[in-house]
Amino acid sequence: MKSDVPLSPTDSSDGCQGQSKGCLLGCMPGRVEGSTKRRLAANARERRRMQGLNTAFDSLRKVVPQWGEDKKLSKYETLQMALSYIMALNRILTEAERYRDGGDWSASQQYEQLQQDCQGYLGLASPNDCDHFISQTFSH
DNA sequence: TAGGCCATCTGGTCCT
DNA sequence: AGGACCAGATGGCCTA
Repeated sequence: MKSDVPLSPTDSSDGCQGQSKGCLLGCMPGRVEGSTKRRLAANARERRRMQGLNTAFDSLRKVVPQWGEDKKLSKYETLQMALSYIMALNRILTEAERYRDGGDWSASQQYEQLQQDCQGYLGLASPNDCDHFISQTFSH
């Protein structure tokens, strides 16, 4: 992972990545100094913006179910999982209200419904995965 | 070593 | 004019 953030105009990664990129510093001394400063400031803002975005992704990862603690979800996987998770929770709420209004709903029925939601929305094959999902859901 | 994922730079566009 | 947002390009790191 590339974590070394260029901090100053003298840094080697100041925008001179490869010859095809515009080399803002040193190529046209003097005349472009103003625009160079603006570009570097824009780069810094963009870095901060992306860091904010990544912080938001980390927050999302914390509330989204994840099987196996070993591998961190990618951004794409995090979004897909969040979508499935929200849909599953929405389904659970809808079903719970329906059963509540229609009479009694035993604990075993609730659990079966949860397992069906798991398999349907999250594409899980194994009941163990469903149990894991359910325990995570109610731990939040 | 190829492919996936990511951070960063950059230029364009839109908005205030 | 300057900031926010976006998408493309690029290169580094990691894993199968």
